[in-house]
Amino acid sequence: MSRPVVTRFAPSPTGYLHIGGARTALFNWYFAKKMGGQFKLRIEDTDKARSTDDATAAILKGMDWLGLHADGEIVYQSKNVDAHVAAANALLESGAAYRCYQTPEQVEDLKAQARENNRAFRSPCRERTDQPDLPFAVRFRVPEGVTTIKDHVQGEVTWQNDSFDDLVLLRADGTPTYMLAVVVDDRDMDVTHVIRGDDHLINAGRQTQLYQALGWDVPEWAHVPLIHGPDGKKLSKRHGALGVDAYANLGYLPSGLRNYLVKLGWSYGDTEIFLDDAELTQAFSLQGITASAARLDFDKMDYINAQHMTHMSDAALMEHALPFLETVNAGPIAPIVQDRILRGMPTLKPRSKTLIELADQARYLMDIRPLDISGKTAKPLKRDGVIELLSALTLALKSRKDAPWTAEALDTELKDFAEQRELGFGRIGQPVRAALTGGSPSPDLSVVLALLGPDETLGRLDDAIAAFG
RNA sequence: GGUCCCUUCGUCUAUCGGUUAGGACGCCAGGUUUUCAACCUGGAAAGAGGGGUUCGAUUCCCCUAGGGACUGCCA
Repeated sequence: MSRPVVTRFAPSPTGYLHIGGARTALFNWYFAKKMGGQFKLRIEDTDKARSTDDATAAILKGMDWLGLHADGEIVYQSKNVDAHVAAANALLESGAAYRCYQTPEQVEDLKAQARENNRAFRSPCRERTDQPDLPFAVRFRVPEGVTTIKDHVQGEVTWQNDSFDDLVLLRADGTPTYMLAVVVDDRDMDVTHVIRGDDHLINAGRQTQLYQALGWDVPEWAHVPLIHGPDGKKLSKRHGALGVDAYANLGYLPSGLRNYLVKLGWSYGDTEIFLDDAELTQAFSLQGITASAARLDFDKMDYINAQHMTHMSDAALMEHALPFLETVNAGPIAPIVQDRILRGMPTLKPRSKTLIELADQARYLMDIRPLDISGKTAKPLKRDGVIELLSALTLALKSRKDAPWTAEALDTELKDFAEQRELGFGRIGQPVRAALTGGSPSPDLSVVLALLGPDETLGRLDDAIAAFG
């Protein structure tokens, strides 16, 4: 019986959770869920100089927003130093590692020489048997031969071992390096599948040698390509290498971003949209991951997000949208207005790809009387005879104020009004729209009337008549 | 420089030796139309280049070109 699947996401806390890291985490998460296994989180904080608590908090917050919850305790690499040192000592004992007394300056020279000759670095201390009372680093003794890994994305990859430097396992100050620490920690955490960026592909070779020297089972590998910016270049802050919090602020839904991100570099036939996360989980596989790098495409991200918005319940969407609505409204939103927006969701949804756009589309529902109607918007109200028409319409609407104020009934009302006067609907529709929305985008007129309700509608109409009469 | 990875429409991708090379976003045209969208219909658009292997290559192999990663007592 094989062990239960355990995957892990192992960021170093030197910044926020960026979009590429988020996708890697997503792959780990979906795979673990698909396999009925566990998804663990490890903070690689062994670089004391660059690691910060703020960064750890930002990463955790980002994952939480995305809906990626780790199983079990969060592992902090720095707390596992004893195990790292023990592994290094075991390696020293077995002869798989050695004490290197070269100073960093000497090493630098030797590496330059080695590179000149296209050879890997080997310390002169490799064969040394004495143990002088000098500072030393523990180095791995790269074995002879070749190293081959089987990668779920990249296939079989083989290196000549003499292309690998003898790398440091324990620094002169006794602290472990990354290469040792990952191997020990992954083993401690029972990680079965290492799914990470393909910038680690070569490290998989090095780590395989370490696993073998330690006599441990080598985990399964899956090295996923990095994401590029829309221009094909490496991601930079200018074009997309933002933290997931930035995407949250841009008005993307967590489920929308998840759907887009997982579809970037992973495919499942022709299926693009996964509204149901359970379905996505079921479909996910390592085999579906593409070997080539993918570019970020904000148009498609918008499209997928729009799909998720349309299919989300009005109430849930309202919750996500509230902060954005408050921004547009420049303050808290009155309950009666919130109710308008909630009822208006079905018409707001198809008009927006992000929550920012949605809030913008709801502007006409939040406006406070009297509306500011000027410039191009005011034009239809200035035409001859329009105010008389508007007055007549307002009167007609007032007389049926207590009849059902529904879009259907109002639509008939409006159409009849235009027909009786033998007017094209545009003649009456344009000024009414201007009076009711102040030029903000809005759905069908009858819907606008219905959402605004009789009091607000009649009030705005009266305002316009007063202003332009 | 060395080692390794990658290369199908503008973009994300399907194809696992035989297809009119399919889908999606975007784009263009038309429809709908009371603003803005949405929606419907149609369209343009791809196998980096060169060699092989094969009856037959987008698919397998090699070379070249381009892109990327690594080459730290960072992770």
